[in-house]
Amino acid sequence: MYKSKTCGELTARDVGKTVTLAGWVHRRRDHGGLIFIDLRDRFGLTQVVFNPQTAPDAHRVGSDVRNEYVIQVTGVVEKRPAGQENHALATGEIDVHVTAAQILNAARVPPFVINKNEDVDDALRLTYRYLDLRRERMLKNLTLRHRVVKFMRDWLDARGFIEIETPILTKSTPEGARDYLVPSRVHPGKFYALPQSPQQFKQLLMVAGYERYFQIARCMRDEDLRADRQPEFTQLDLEMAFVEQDDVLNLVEELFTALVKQVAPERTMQTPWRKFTYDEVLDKYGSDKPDLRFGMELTNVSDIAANSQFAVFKNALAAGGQVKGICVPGCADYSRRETDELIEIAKAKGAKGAVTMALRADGIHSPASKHLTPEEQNAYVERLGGQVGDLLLFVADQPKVVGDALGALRKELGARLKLADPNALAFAWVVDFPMFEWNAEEARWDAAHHPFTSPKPSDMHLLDTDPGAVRANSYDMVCNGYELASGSIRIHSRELQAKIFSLLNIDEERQRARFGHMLEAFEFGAPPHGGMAPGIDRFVAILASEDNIRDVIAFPKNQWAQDLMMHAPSDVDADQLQLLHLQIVHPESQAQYGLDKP
RNA sequence: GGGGGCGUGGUGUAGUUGGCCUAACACGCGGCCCUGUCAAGGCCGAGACCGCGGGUUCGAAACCCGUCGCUCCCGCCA
Repeated sequence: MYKSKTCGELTARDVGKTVTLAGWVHRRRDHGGLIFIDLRDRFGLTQVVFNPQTAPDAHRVGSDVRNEYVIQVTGVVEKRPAGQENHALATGEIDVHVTAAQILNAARVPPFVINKNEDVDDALRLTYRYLDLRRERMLKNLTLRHRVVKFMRDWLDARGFIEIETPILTKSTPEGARDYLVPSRVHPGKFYALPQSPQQFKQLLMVAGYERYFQIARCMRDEDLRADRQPEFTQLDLEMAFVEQDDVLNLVEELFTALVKQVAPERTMQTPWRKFTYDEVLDKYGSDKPDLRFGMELTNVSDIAANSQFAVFKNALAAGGQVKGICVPGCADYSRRETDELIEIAKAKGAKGAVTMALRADGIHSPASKHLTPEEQNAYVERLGGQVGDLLLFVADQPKVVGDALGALRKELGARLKLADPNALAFAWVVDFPMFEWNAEEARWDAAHHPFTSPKPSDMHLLDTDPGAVRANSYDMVCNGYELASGSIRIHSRELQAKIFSLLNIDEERQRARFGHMLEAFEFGAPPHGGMAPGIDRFVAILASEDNIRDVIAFPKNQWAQDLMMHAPSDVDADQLQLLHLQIVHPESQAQYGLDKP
């Protein structure tokens, strides 16, 4: 070993000991005589002192080193002179008086500052990720991530779950997200796919009788990136047999409640978690993953507007629509430009506009005032609980448009006005999702969650008559405006599964080709089962107060799915392609082959 | 595929109603001084044709057009 102690463990109890430390030069303070170096390793910082009088050779080494040099020092732990302690440092009571030192490796001047947590261009951070990872921020985040995963493993293990790995090379399922494909060398023209999730495998493990399975599972989806979406990400994938919806929910709620108490005890959390139906959250928040750290709920005023002479409201209601509003605290003095901006947000979500009502000390100011009676205006104010100083926003349209528009405004204004307590974790369940969504483009029903989700028994009779009204045994876990997990109770009957496939427009032949193994498995004694899959990257990002999941992933991709450090994706040799029976047709030359651009 | 934001020494920013910019500040970097600092201090110094290309103008970091890169969002994410 190059070291006898780490840089994070020496205290006053170690005074007098001779120790050897090794690490990186975090910071160097050269007094001409004495040199102080904060030596860094993963475990902390220790101040080492070079004295030219007592150890001239070592002092010469101390003079030569620069930031980020890797050095090894041997010396004696001494108590710092009274008043010279550094209370910001765990090892601040002592320092190590160096008797011998050597440079293990020199370092170029780094492209950005390692010893400070200052914002650096993301592309530069990703290009030199191994340097970025040296910084305290990333070390903290990855350590937190480790603790989260460790807790999950231990907690589930203690409850009889076992962790089982499932294949990374598997089969393409064209439903859902785009697959990452891997060409087969042995089978010309055939491809594996990387898993979008271990969904089918975990269900088959239930058929196999494992009853309680989990996996820290990597999932890959070839879709465009966002701050909370990477092409590969990690889920706590879990599945249980002989359970109903509440069994899964209770278990996961217990797990996360205990987890937060353990790894982030300073965060506040409301327990038990709130529970909404899908219809309720859309009605109240205009989103299926609302940030519940603040109110500003969507309030229906259709009944008041029913008697209105205001054409915007009247026409929307006549067309079967609704009128809803939100009360934005303290924004009555918004300028025309600011309210126009808000109206643009509503328009971007398909609304024709938004009606503003500013509640100022001298009365109500609204572009719609001349169309509204004072009684009507007062009724709106009262319904929304508006106070002087508030700004009311109304949208009149079909329910989906109203929800989308006001939901977007609520989200934007919540962020702008900093309404959310950054220390709070507002967990909630959303249940009773619809089973199907109408795909207008393809003129068919799509699975809202996935095709293995079971319908609610109470809605089973609607499958043939009104698929759009069927609710599923599926549920989401949301937190602070993020969807943290989805899950469902699965289908375990062959007949029902085949029926759902058919409703999803998958004919019998394709059922056999794509999902024959699932249907067959259900013929061999499949138990009732269900589960869910919380996203670990998103959860850790929330705990770490990071806006982008990149900051809780060691080696993430940039927005164009590139690894700027490894330079992936990259060209491959012609031989490699030949071996895989592949030929590349670049987009610019597709036209000459008579192919459409993708 | 579409929309917004950003791009100025190694890093982070200022400058952006065209002229005082021969581009400022902090950190970092190099040298010298300095024996208790810990964001050490003091002095000196190097380092940027302002992402790139074109244009407007007597004059462009700034305005216009194009382009590239990064980023956020919409679409997409069973």
